[in-house]
Amino acid sequence: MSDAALWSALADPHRRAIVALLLERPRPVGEIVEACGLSQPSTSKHLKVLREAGLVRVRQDAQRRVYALDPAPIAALDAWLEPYRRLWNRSLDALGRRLDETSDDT
Amino acid sequence: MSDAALWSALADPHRRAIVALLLERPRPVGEIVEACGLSQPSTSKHLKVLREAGLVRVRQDAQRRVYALDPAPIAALDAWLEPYRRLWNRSLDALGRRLDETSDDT
DNA sequence: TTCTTGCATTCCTTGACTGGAATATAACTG
DNA sequence: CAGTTATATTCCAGTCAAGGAATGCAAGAA
Repeated sequence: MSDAALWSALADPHRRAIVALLLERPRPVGEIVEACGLSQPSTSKHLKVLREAGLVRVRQDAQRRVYALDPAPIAALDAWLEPYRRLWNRSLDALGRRLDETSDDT
Repeated sequence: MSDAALWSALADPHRRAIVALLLERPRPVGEIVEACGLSQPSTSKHLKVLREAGLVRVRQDAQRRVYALDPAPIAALDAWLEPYRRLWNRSLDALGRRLDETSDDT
């Protein structure tokens, strides 16, 4: 659940695809394998990385394992993003002011 | 500026540290080298990755190159995060409801 | 218990990334 | 122009992650 694990988990495009799949609804491994076009072992390894980063949780259903998103780490990302978002808003403000000034020329 | 470049640029902890440094203020390479404790070449390579991901911009000042954050890619990350943030809010709501119900027991 | 299904783990190979040392380059200085 | 400063690039290991094939393992079915 460390920050580093979170970032490196999401750095991989296949894992981001899995996360997006799980955003729609929880799914068993088989569905994920089919959807992302990787081999089953490879998919299982990605799921392990996501699990260890705290991004997904597993529930056992007979022989199947149903994976679901855990929303908590998202909050961590959001918190990381916060100061940058402030920077972004400031620059939007600056752009707005510049546009206002420019509009005086017309 | 692709999504993939953005994620893999931020996947590295040194690069996140550089980004955090530049959040405070723009800095020349020398300062960044000193602050993150890497060799100058290694730092320059990280800066190149950040540049190619669109996260930073360079301004030349005599022999120095002053790097600054470009706030635009932050918006992309924020957009990516949006649907997950909604999920997170839903789960907070659910938690709130459960706590409300539990409070009836007292 | 034996067979099958669904998933995890191990082994191995390959390709990508990282860091430092050495080197190149561009801009200022005298 | 020669020298110096600030940064980028190249070269070269060492490390690590990713993918497939083969294998292991647990849970149900017969």
